[in-house]
Amino acid sequence: MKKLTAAEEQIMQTLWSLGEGGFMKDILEHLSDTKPHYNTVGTLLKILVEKKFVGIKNPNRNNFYYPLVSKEEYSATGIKAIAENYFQGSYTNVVSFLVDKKEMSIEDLEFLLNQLKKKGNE
Amino acid sequence: MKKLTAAEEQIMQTLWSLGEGGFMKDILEHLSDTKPHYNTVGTLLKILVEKKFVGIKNPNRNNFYYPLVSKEEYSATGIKAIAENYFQGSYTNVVSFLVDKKEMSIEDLEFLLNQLKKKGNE
DNA sequence: TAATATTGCCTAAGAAATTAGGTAAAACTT
DNA sequence: AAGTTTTACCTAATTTCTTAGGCAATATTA
Repeated sequence: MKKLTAAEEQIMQTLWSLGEGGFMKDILEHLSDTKPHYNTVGTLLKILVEKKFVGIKNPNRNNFYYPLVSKEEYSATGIKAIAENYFQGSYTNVVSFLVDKKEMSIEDLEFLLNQLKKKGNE
Repeated sequence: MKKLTAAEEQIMQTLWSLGEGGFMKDILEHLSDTKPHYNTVGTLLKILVEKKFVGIKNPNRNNFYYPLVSKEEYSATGIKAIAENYFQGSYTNVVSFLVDKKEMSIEDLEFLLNQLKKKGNE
C-alpha cells in the first residue's frame, strides 16, 4: 500500500471520522482545525481517488466520497513499517520497548492479556 | 522533535547502524541498496546537522558524523504518533490491535510478560 | 427568474524534498 | 611532483507535495 502524505492523511482522517464517508460539505465541516481551502480539499480528494484510497459514488452530481482503505488497515502498515525499520520486524520487541520506556506498565499488559484470554474463550 | 523525510531517514538508519557514527566513506559503504550520489548524501547530512539530528566532530578536515538522536528515541516518537492518530493515544489499544490482527499471539504476549516480570525482580 | 452559493474540474503557482553538477582543497598513488 | 581520488561546500535542477485561482455547471434562495 502507498503511503499518505500529511495533507492527504488529514483528509483520510476526516473521511474515517465520518464513518461511511461523506459529501464535500460534510468533509469541509469536519475539518475543524486549520480548515484548508475548498479547492485544496477537492484536489486532495482527487489524488486520493487516484491512489485508490477513496472511492466516489454518484459520480455525476454531488460526489459522495468514501474510504476504500480502512483506518485500521492503514494503521497496520504504519506499525509494520516501524517494527521493520526499528525493531527487527518484531512486534514483541515493540511492546517490550514500550514497557521499558514506561509508556505501558506491566500491569497494563497483564490486564490486557486477561481481557484477551477471556475474549478468546467466548 | 522534527520528523525525518524518507531520504533523511535512510541516512539516519545508516548512521545508527554504524553505532557511533562514521566518516563519509563509512556512510557511503553502508548505503547498500539504491546507493545515492555522493553529493546527495553530503546534502542530506548537512540538512540533518541543521535539524540537529546529526553532529560533526573534527569540523575542519574529514568530518566525522554521529547521531544526536538515537534510533530508540526517534522510534518512540513514531509509535507515539501512531497511537495518537489511530488509537486514541492508547498504547494498550495498539497492542490489542496487534493481537486482534494476528500480528502477535496471546502466547507471545504471555511470554513477554513473564520475561518482563522476571527482569523486574532482578 | 435573477442573484447567490455550492460543486467539480482543470490548471498552475509556491513550497518542500530529492538529487546531483561544479569546483576547490586536501589526501593518496605512482 | 604529477596524476588520481576523496572530501567539502555551494548552488541549482528536478521532482513531489501543497495550496488555491479560474471557470462553468448545478443548486439554492430571494
